[in-house]
Amino acid sequence: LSKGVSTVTLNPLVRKLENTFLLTEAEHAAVRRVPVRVTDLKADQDIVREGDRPTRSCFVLKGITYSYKFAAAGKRQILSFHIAGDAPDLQSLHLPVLDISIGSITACTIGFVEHEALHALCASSPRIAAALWRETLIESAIFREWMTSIGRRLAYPRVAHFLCEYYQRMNAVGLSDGQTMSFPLSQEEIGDALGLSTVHINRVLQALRAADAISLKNAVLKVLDWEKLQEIGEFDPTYLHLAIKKLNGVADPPDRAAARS
Amino acid sequence: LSKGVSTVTLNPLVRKLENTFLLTEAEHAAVRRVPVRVTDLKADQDIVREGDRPTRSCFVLKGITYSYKFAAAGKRQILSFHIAGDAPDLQSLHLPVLDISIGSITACTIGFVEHEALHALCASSPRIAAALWRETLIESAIFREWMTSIGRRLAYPRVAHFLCEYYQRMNAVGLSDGQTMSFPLSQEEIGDALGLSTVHINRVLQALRAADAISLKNAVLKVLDWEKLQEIGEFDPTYLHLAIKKLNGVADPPDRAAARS
DNA sequence: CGACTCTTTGAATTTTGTCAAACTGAGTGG
DNA sequence: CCACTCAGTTTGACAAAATTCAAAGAGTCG
Repeated sequence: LSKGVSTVTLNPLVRKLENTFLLTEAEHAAVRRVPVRVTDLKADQDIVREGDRPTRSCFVLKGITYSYKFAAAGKRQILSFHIAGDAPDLQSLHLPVLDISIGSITACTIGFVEHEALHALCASSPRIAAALWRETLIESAIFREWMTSIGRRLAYPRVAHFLCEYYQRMNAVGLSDGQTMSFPLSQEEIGDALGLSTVHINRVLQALRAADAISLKNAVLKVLDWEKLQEIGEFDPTYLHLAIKKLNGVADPPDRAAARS
Repeated sequence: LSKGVSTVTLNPLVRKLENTFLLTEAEHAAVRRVPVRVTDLKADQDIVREGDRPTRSCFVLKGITYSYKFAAAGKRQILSFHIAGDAPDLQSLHLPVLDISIGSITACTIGFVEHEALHALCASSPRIAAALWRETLIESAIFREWMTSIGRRLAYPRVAHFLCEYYQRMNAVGLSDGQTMSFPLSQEEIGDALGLSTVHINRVLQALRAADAISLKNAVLKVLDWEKLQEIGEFDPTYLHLAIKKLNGVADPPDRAAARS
C-alpha cells in the first residue's frame, strides 16, 4: 500500500463533473485545493465495510471497484461497479452508517477525501454541490434500471443489457476504443450482480457469442454487433444520463453553453 | 381535481426532514414561504411519465404513490412506493429527463413545488439542501436493499422483507398503531415490485398467514408476530436510516441534541 | 343484480439453480 | 523446464423455484 497526498489527482472526477457544465476557474481551483489521499490497492480487497462510519469518501481514479451486500445464506448481491471518476460512497457524506461494502475487483488507485473537505467544497460552490448530488442521483437511476433488469428480464436480455451498460460507461470515460475494452469481471461476479448463478451466466455468455453479438476472452470484451446487443438487451441508455455530446456528437446541452458565455 | 396554493402544506415533509436535525426558526420560515400547489388525485392516475422534463417536483402529502418502469414484453417493474412526506421525483431537480413514471395507488394529495423555488431554498439554506440530498440518498439505500431482495432472496423471505420495510416506514410517519395499518397494494402490485408473479405472491401470502406472522385482508395489514416476520424476511432496518428515536424510544441522535442547544 | 377487479386454486411448463466433475490457462516452486 | 496449484470456465444431469394458463370464488360499487 503506497500512500501520498496530491493536488491534481481528482482529474477523472473533474472530467466527469464537466459532462454537465463547465466548471469556472474558481471552481477548478477549489477542487484542486481539496486534499486527496491517494492509495493503491491490490485486487480483491475491501475498501470499506457495511456498518462502517467513514469520515471520508473515496473516488476511483484507476481500476474497477464494486459495492455489495450479503443476504442470508451467504448469498452476495453486487449493487454496482465503479470505474474511473466514480464516487462509490459519496452517500456517506449524509448517511453516517454505511449500508454496503466496497471492494476492489482489479488493482486500483483510490483517492480519499475527508467529508469535512467535501462539505466545505459544497458550501463554497453550490454548483459543485449540485454536481455531486447529481452524481448520486445518476447512481440511483442505474439502481432503478438494474432492479428492472433483475426483476423483469430473463437471463439472456439481462446479461446483454448489463454488457450494454458496461460498454456505454466505459466509452463515456474513454476506456473503450468503440469496440474493445477491458472486462475484468469473473462470471461469478456477473452472476452476483444480476441475480443469476455462475453456471447460468456461462451459458448465456455462450449464447451471446453464438449470436455474434460479443466476444469475451481473457478479460477483454469486444462488442461485435452493437445494434444486436442493444436489441437483445432491450437497452435504452436514457437512464445513464450521459452528456449527449459524448455519444453522438450533437451540440452542447444548454447548461454547458450557458457556462461558456 | 381540486387545486389550490397553500403555505403550510409541506408539514409531512418538514416532519420527516426533522428526523435528522431540528430546523431553525428561519429555516421553518423559508420552507413555509415556498409556494406549493396542492392537488388531489384519484387512485390509479399517472402524475408524471418516463421521458417527461418536469419543471417541478412533487411531494406526497396523503395517500400512496409508486414509481415504475416497463421492461420489454410489457412487464412492469415497480421501483418504490411513497407515503406521506416522501418526494418521489426530487431527482428531477438535477436530472432533466425522468427515467421513471409515477402514479397514484390510492387517492392522494400531492404538493407540487417549482424547481426554481427548490433551488432557491437550497441556496438559502445549505442544511435544507443537505436534508433533501439525504432524502434522495435514503431512497437510494432502499433501492439497494430491494435489489438484494429481488436478486438473492427466495419469494418467501422476499415478501416478508417487503412487509417489514412497509411496516417500519408506516410506523416512522405515524401511519401505524404499532400493529395494524392500511395496506392498499394489490397482489399484482406487490408482484411487480418484487419481481414475482401475482399467483406466486398469493401463495406466499398464504404461507405467511399460515405461519401466524401477519394477517392481511381488505387492505388492512396486521403484523401479528414482528419477531417472526423479521426472521423470515432476514430483515435488518439499518438501510432505512430512520431516526432511532422513532423506533425504540432511545435517546436523541447527536445531531438532534446539538441543534437544540 | 351485474360488472368489475382482486384473490384463490390446480395443473402443466419454463426458467434457473444445484451438484459434481472435467477442462483451461496462468502462475509457482522445485 | 516441468509438474503442480489454483482460480476461473465449461459441461451434463437433475432438482427446485417460479411462471403461465385457465377457471372459479369473493368482495365492492353503482
